[in-house]
Amino acid sequence: MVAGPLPTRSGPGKDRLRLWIRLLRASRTIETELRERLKKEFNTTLPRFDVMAALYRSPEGMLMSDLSRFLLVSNGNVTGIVDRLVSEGLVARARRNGDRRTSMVRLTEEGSKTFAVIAAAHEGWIGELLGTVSEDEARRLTGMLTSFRSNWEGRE
Amino acid sequence: MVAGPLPTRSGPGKDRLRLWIRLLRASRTIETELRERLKKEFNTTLPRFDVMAALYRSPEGMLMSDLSRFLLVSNGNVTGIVDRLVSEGLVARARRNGDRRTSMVRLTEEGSKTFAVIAAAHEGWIGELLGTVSEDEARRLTGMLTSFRSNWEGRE
DNA sequence: ATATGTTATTTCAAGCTTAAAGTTTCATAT
DNA sequence: ATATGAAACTTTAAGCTTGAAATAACATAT
Repeated sequence: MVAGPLPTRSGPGKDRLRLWIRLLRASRTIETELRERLKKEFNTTLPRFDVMAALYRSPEGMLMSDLSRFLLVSNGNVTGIVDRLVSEGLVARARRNGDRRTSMVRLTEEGSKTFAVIAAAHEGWIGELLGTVSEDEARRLTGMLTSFRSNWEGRE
Repeated sequence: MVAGPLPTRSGPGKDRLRLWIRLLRASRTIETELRERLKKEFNTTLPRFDVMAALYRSPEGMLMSDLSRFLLVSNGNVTGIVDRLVSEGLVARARRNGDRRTSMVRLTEEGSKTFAVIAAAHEGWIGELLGTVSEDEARRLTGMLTSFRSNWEGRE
């Protein structure tokens, strides 16, 4: 789903529109490839990988709302993905003493081991898929996107 | 769904991994905003907008497989979205004389008018959302992403 | 203590998405 | 003409995604 209207027209907003379309097509292309490999090699999905990646960074655990905010997806969405990870034994919900509305979500021992393996492959894939971008260019691109991001956060 | 594992680690693939995470976060952020506005202002969705945008570029119509290839999504996916657009009167399937397996999909008169209005708003939104990226920077970023894209297409 | 509002999470309905299987039509070789 | 395979599309099952409604627990003001 990456069309963008009238990319060949000219006008004031032309360059930004074109940038948006490229951005979207690039990320969709890579995402599709990653999804296929995760499925084929590890029988998992991109959303599950993303949740595990977030939890791997926080051994102490994360609240559902932390996950949702960090991953830029809705609350209800995270519930379903975590449910499936729990049923696979990769993630656990731990009730907290203080606030009984919340629960700390964290990787299980098995989840942590499993993720480490997948993450190593994932990093290799990214290196391969973005191989045509030089490391230097990657840094410059990242810089531009980062400044966009921080400006964005300032406004919203 | 935009985590990315261990973005703070260092190593050979570090810069490309970081780039990928930024790319994904940027496109998800913009996508979310566009989706909300399309829903609120025009009561439509991003996938429907994308299909209409593709058809708007081809007044003669497109095959389902053209749409699917152009939008980088699966065949079955397009079927459902076009079904809904047809039921809304914005798109029509026209049986062809030659090949009875295929049908040309095109915007109806109403679909074309409707899209023109939405597309104008959409272009304004992009200009606003990417407002912090200068036109010059936008061109450079686009160039880098384009070269990635064409290299990619060479391999797959 | 009780009411009122807020926060964290889940549930729900609708729609999007994919991969795989199924259908129909076309193309080609015998 | 008939079989065999390929192509275009749809259907299906499972999972992802959102926004909105529902639930439960907490916080605050009376």
